[in-house]
Amino acid sequence: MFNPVNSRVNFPQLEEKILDWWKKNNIFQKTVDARQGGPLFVLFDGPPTVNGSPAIHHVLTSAFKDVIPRFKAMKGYYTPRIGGWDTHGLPVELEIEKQLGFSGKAQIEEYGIAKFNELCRQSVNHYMREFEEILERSGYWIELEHPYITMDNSYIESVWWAIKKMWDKGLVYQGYKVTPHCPRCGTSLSSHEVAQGYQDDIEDPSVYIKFKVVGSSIAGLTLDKFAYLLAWTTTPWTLPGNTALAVSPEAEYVVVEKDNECLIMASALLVAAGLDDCKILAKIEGEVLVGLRYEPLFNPHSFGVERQSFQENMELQSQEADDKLSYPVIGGDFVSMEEGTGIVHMAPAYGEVDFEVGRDEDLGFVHMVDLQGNIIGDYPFSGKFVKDADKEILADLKSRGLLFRSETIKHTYPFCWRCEAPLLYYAKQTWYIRTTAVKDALISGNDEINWYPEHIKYGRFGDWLQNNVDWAFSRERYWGTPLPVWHCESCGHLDCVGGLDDLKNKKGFSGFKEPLDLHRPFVDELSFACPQCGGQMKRVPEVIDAWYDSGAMPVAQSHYPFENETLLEDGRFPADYICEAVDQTRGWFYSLHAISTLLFGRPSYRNVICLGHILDAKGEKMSKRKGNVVLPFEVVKKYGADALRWYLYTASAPGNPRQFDEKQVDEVSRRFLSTLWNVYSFFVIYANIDNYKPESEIASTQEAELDRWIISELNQLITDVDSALDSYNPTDAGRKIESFVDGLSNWYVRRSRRRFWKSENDDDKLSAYNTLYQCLVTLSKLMAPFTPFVAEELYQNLVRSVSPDALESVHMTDFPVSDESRIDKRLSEDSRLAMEISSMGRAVRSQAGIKVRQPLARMWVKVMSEAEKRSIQRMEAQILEEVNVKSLEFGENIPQATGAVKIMVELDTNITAELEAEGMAREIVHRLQTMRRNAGYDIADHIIAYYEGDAHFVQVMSSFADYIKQETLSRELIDGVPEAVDLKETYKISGYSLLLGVKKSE
RNA sequence: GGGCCACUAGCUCAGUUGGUUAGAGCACAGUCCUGAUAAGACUGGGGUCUCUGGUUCGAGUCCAGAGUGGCCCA
Repeated sequence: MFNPVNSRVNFPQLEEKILDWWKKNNIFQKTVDARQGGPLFVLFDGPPTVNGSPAIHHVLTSAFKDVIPRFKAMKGYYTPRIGGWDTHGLPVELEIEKQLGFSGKAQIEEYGIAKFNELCRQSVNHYMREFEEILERSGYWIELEHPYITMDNSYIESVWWAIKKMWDKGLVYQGYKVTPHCPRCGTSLSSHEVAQGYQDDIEDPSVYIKFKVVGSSIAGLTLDKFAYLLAWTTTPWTLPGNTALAVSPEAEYVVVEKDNECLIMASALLVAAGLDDCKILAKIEGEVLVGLRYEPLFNPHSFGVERQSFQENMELQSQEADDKLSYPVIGGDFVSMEEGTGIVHMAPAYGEVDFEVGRDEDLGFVHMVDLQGNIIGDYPFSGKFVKDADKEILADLKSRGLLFRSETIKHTYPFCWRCEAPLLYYAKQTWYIRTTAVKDALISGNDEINWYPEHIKYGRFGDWLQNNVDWAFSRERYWGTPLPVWHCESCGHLDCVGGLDDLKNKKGFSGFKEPLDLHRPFVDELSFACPQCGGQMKRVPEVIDAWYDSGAMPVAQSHYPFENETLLEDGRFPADYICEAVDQTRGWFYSLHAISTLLFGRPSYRNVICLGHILDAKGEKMSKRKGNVVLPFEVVKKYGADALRWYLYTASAPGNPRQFDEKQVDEVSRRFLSTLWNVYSFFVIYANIDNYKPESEIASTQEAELDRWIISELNQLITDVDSALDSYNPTDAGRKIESFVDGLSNWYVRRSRRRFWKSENDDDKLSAYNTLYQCLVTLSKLMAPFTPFVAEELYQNLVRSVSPDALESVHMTDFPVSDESRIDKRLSEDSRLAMEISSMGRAVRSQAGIKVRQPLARMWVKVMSEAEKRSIQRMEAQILEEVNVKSLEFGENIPQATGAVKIMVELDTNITAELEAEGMAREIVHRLQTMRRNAGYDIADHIIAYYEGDAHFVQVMSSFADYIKQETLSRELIDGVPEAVDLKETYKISGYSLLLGVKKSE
């Protein structure tokens, strides 16, 4: 006996039950262990940053991460899967700052780094538990009891080892980088934060500045007056940092005369600058201006500020004082002819483009602003905040006749989203990893990776690699892996530490404090003796980019090389499979690829599914601010994890962005899971009535055509699903399963219903049971990687409840193997044709207004070929039943078929008295069946049926007595309805009236 | 400003190497069927396949450009 199945199933409840059972019986571990010795299949689990509650996209990625290893496990692969948590980084810090009401680093340091970092630790621990809960509940099988955690000492030690390896290869260096900097918070902001803080209509200065040309000729044109290059800026405070002017080489420039001076600017912008009425002395190409030199507005050496020059490795070196200093005019394709003068003021310390150009063109580098945004040196305006210095700088220039025009402009400008201070683009010293040294290896390594969808490979990811720049990987923050670089306070010697023993063995090491914590501020207290001068080595203040943490997981999750020394040889590296959303091309996909290429010279993963983002139902990005965030727990509680997973797999291609609407999840549940469940419950109800035993075998020759058809479809399905999953395409696999289930329910079961319903237990019935049983058991296995809960439920009841020796869980079974000899393409085609003909027959009935219950004498079919005719003849029995006609004829002379180019169907709509009576009998059966159900009888209960009515009915009742009795499980049909029946009902059918009564028979 | 992706029915999506009249599910209306089915069948309404050019005997499909949306970078 199978356990009885309720056709009204509550999926979420069912899942909770199975979840408990899995946990209690340690099923996940067993499915992994059972495959020990099989070929290894490695998933690297990209660690989510646990800086907030899990969202629906975390379920999306985990669903796609989960399905592949589950499939591989069933294919015999050994698939241990370690989960991980990304615990460091600015997002975590920001969460705590918000809690504490802080607005910057000064407050954190005042509060105490130790206490602050402790709060960060507590916060990620809290969110980690939330993540565990939702991932487990959604059926994601991953080792979460011993996950890798980026803040663990052992993890940090491996990261240190990885940095030290690069250090030893000369790949780590210090250089400058321009970042959006908040002068009040004293920190750089990420681009994401900057994007949040743009404000429109900000009033700023709009000034035209004169830069005096050195020499008295331009392109052969001799000048008898002073000449000035006219440049435009909205940030006067950057002018003391100016070290070059840029022009567009292809554009036309003019020399004009104004107030007995020569001014140079782009001709296209003369009108905007108000110089269109001046006399034009010469027209020249921008190219000609390149190489010209001009006097600095403020010679840094006169104001106690350093002038530096770019060195290789992006280092800077001080330059000697020069009171005859001049700066060059350079050419650049970034020079705009839309605004300004066509001559762009360059301050390499204060702009990203300026900085890059400065490096490439070997410009001077003058930095005259400190981290608080105050001007340093001995300028008249030193000590002022930059925005306040603007006016004084302009006044100074005006007094020297160098200010041509001064106005204001309204434009968009970024502000700090927390404290609303204007952001400054500002060059800061940063630690770099020289990824450009392995650029070729990064690109060729990518050739070996399979990307799904494919366009990412040489599109977004490939482009990113082509444009590779060195990785700025240090952060001046607190909660992160400390950069393992120590420097000597006396002589400046630098040393990188590659592990705890490395540190312990340093001469003069100050010793660890217990309990060991490798975070700031504790790690900052560790010191040792300088091997060069004997001075004290202290750690530099930076922590590292959290992307480095997660990118180092292939080694750090195993505490390599301190443990698991064989990691690189034993098949655990590289990974066979990773899966994340598309934003990770510049994130984890890159950091993983870069680190393994830098360390080992090869990629760390072979196959990637790159998912699109989840948007809300209207196609808008989900954000807390908009309040359109979908909480995964609520969806799972309402519809179940299987329904959600199935929706995620099948609704759209994995790489596409998807609009999430929970109505779609509901639809999946009703349309697909419920349909499957109903087939299953149908099977169990009848199998129990007939005491069906799955082990009873029957030779395939005795199978009905219908059985051979669905078995053929089933084997085709196995082939399709296997190959789709093998090529990392769960979406196609799922859609195939969907259409199979549709056919199973709406053709196989519908057509087979009477075979299960009939009272004798013959071979045909047994064959039907065997067939449906095989379909359901196979489906449970095919679906196990996708919908692990409902698959388990089916398997437990269909297999385990009758054969307790069977494997404990569906997830331990082998993935079905297709028996290709059972695939019958001909039969499949013929059946499809039968469905089509039946459908056309029903359409004709519908047009003629004759219901299906009314039998008809004949149908005619006009076919296009002999082959079609044979196919239909083969399927005749099924078509006759489905259309409810007595015979099928092939006719050339179908009344409406003249000139038709496809199959035509016509019906003989003449209803004879016999046919009418037979229809009436079916009508009565239908009413009695409905009454049985309303009376609450069990399907197998026998009844006594009573009737009273017009003579026509009495006649039908007696002519079709056997048929009616058999269909309604009536022991007797009795004329006359007594008082004591369970249910009675009056009907009017085709104008005749009838009273029916039913009573249970003991 | 640059790159990638998408755009097909009210909604969610199919649509193979270019080939008859562009499909499915949901939703809507009507009819029917039903002792597995909160299901199903049939019919109907609903489409300038985002737009404009081009290649071709033939374009939803290939090419170019534009538009809208999403993502990434600047």
